[in-house]
Amino acid sequence: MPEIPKAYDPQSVETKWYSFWEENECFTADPGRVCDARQAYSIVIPPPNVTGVLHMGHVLNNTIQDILARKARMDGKEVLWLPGTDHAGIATQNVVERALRKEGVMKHRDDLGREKLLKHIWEWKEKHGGIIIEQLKKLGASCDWSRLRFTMDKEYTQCVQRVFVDLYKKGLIYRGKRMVNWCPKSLTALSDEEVIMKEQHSRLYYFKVQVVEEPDTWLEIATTRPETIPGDSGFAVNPKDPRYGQLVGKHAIRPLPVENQAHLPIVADEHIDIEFGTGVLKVTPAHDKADFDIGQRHGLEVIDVLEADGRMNNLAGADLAGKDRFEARKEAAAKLEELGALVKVEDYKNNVGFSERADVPVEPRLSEQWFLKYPSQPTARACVADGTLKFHPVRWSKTYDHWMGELQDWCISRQLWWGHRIPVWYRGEEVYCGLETPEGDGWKQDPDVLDTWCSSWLWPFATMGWPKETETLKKFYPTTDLVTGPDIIFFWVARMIMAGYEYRGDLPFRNVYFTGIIRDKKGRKMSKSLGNSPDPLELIGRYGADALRFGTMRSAPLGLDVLFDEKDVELGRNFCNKLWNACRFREMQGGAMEGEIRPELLTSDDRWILLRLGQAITEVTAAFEAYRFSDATASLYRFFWSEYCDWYIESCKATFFGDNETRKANVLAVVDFVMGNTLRLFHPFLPFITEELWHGLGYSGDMPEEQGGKTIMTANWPKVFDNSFNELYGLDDTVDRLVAAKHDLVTQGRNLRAAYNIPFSKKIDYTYNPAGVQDSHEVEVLKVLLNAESVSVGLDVPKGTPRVGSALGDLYLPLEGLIDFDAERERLARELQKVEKEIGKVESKLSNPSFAERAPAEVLEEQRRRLADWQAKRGQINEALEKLSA
RNA sequence: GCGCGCUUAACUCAGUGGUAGAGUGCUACCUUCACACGGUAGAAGUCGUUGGUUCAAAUCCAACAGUGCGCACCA
Repeated sequence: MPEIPKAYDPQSVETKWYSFWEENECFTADPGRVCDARQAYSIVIPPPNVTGVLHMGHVLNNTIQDILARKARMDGKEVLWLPGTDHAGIATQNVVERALRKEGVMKHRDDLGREKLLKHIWEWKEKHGGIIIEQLKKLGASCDWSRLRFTMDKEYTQCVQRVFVDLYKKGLIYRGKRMVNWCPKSLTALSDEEVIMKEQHSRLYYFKVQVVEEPDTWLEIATTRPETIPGDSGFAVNPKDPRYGQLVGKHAIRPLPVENQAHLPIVADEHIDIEFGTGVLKVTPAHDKADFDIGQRHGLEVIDVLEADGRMNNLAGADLAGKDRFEARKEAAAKLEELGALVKVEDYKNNVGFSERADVPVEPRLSEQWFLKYPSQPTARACVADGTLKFHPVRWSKTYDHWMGELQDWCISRQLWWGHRIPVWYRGEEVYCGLETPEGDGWKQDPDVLDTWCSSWLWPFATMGWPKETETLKKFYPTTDLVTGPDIIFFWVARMIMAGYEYRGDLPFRNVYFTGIIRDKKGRKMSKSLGNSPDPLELIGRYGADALRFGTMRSAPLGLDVLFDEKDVELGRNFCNKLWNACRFREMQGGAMEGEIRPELLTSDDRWILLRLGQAITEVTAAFEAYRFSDATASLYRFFWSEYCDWYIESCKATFFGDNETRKANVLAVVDFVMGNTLRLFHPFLPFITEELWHGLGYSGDMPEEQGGKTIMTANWPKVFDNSFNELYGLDDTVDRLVAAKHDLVTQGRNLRAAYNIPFSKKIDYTYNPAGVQDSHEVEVLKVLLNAESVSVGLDVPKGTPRVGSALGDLYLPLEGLIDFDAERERLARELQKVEKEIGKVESKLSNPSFAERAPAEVLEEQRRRLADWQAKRGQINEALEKLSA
């Protein structure tokens, strides 16, 4: 017996084959090989954060991409899976700044200055930037690593600048003083997409202000932010509000700051909701977007009372100056109370925008920023609506369309140092936008950098050598599939589509597969603080990469979130082990590999497993076309475990342990044919173990070099069987029915054993009465499947011997005079009950006249046949019961 | 408020009009010569609720309930 370990050990196998693939350049894409017969297939990786580490989201996402890439190679395509990393502006700068503070290198970035901090970040990137790439390799990712890109590579940076200059010249990028979302923690502007609305338990403060012209009249106002009162520059009411109409044009006294109780105009504005609060709004143009607009309409002053970091400034008055905005809120309320202006305070639920990254409330803030008017919006919107670019699942198209319909200009400048610096220089009133530093003295470059997404939206073509018309770009753009999460549909996907049309005149990808979000088994999002996020590398260490991949894909249905449970990975490992052992069993039988199958020697089980293989090929291929990966794994699992291992291998033992050498050779040929195809079907999901077994079983031996000879990666994807194949091997429904009847009989026979408490280890004798003429081999198979000492053919059994039956024949379990008549009667009575119930159901259906009248003929026929089957069964049971009591 | 999902066995999910399924878990038995990361057998579901369409509904339609997500937002 060959020395094959009983359990599959993934570690050494995975290392060995990954090196082999890399050394043999199996992942390298060559545009020169692309032609009509060998079409291009391409994916660009959603670039992970360069300082990041692999998490379960990456595992899901990249496993899917790898599966697609490997399947495409087996389909004979020239595959480019283009990898890279993202500089992730805020996140990376935060990480490095925190580390530098911890090391005592600096307290604040100003201590170092721009150049020195950037040097540190680059050092950090050089040191840690490769980690996630190495981790992807552990997962088995078949990226073309020779094309690894980074969003801050020199060439990539030039692309970003070129696009900026172009859009600036087209008038689509402009600079302006606007209300933006300001993050007081990161000290930068954010785009609307980076603000997350969260429901808060706040307070609604009611306070009153005195009308200057009518000192007896007080207006009551409700606000959630009393600390901004010093920034108020007016009061607004709805012009249709009868309560306040006569006050419009008059003034009221702003209570805070106490040292500057200004008289503010009362204005009328349609925007005011009569129903809400008291119907009077305090207008704070510097700290609220809607208020800013009202202020603009009525010429109200803009009074900024906040510092960039969220502390109050001197304009807020002596009582509040220097205090943080939340502390100032309490302080302002206290002041109002002191003044006797506070009427009441109510608990109040409202939504507040939070910075996605820093998780603090954003501050609407007036500042000078760069904005982008999206290009190619109509085409980008239409291509998804008309299905030129397909979303999977399709329902995301609606979300996309909705967002594309209400595009707001994109705030693209960030007050950070890590990123692409805005290619604009100033000298006095002069502004220069260009790729190179302008000639002459005194130019100062804009200090801001661009939003990271403002570089990654160029990813699909900027990674392929654009703006040069490279061969790669010509052959691999547009890409075929994009795999990403729906959480970045606006951030990234939508913007790439617009950039694609604007700069390539074509869509960037033909299909977008949206993964679900990985959650823990309780349905909670994975997060560091919850500690519910497993380390994929540790899982790979314990179970193997194939196990992790298979387990993840099996539990990730299209369009639904994935509830991750380590049990799934365990299941993956068990599956690999089963595969390993099935091949080990094959090895133990010896014999030549890949012999020709002789149709005339096929057993019914051989034909059946070929049929089931054909079915599996059909199902898995169809699942791929529909991007239904969990369906594919389910089909593979069922076919391999429940059909091939549970039934076929077991039935083969009748041949392998027998002495018909000719038949044995033929069964081995069938086994090799089935396993050769099975390994190929499994390869995209389980790249490592399939490669190991492909070589171990010698299947690579007589394949052409480029079609599986060197590696299973390039073996042909199994073809769905055609008619001539089915005819040659006699694969038709009768085989399926016969073997189903066999399995049914065997299950019932085993059940008899269990019903009479006979342990499986005890060999017993069955008597079999076939329903027609059958190959004697079938009896041998029954013997093996029933784990019987013997199966004798005939009818010679004592009265009352327990019997079961199927279309194949009847099976008796003689109990050597120890028949327990009562037990058998009870068992049959239970059976009878079940059968009667089914008969009742079918009869009531058939006896319904409108059913007979309106149901299609084949349905009617089927029900009649079912009734006959059940009735026959009832007859048999009754007969047996009669014999028992006779 | 608007939009999009989801609700089927204890759990995770398949199931687009005609016999309710899988995996895990559970129960019992079994270290049998590929595999205990295994085998055999078994128990387990008024398919969220109500109504409608139909000979026939888990499946189609409507309403409701629960749950999750996205967008918008009244200070």
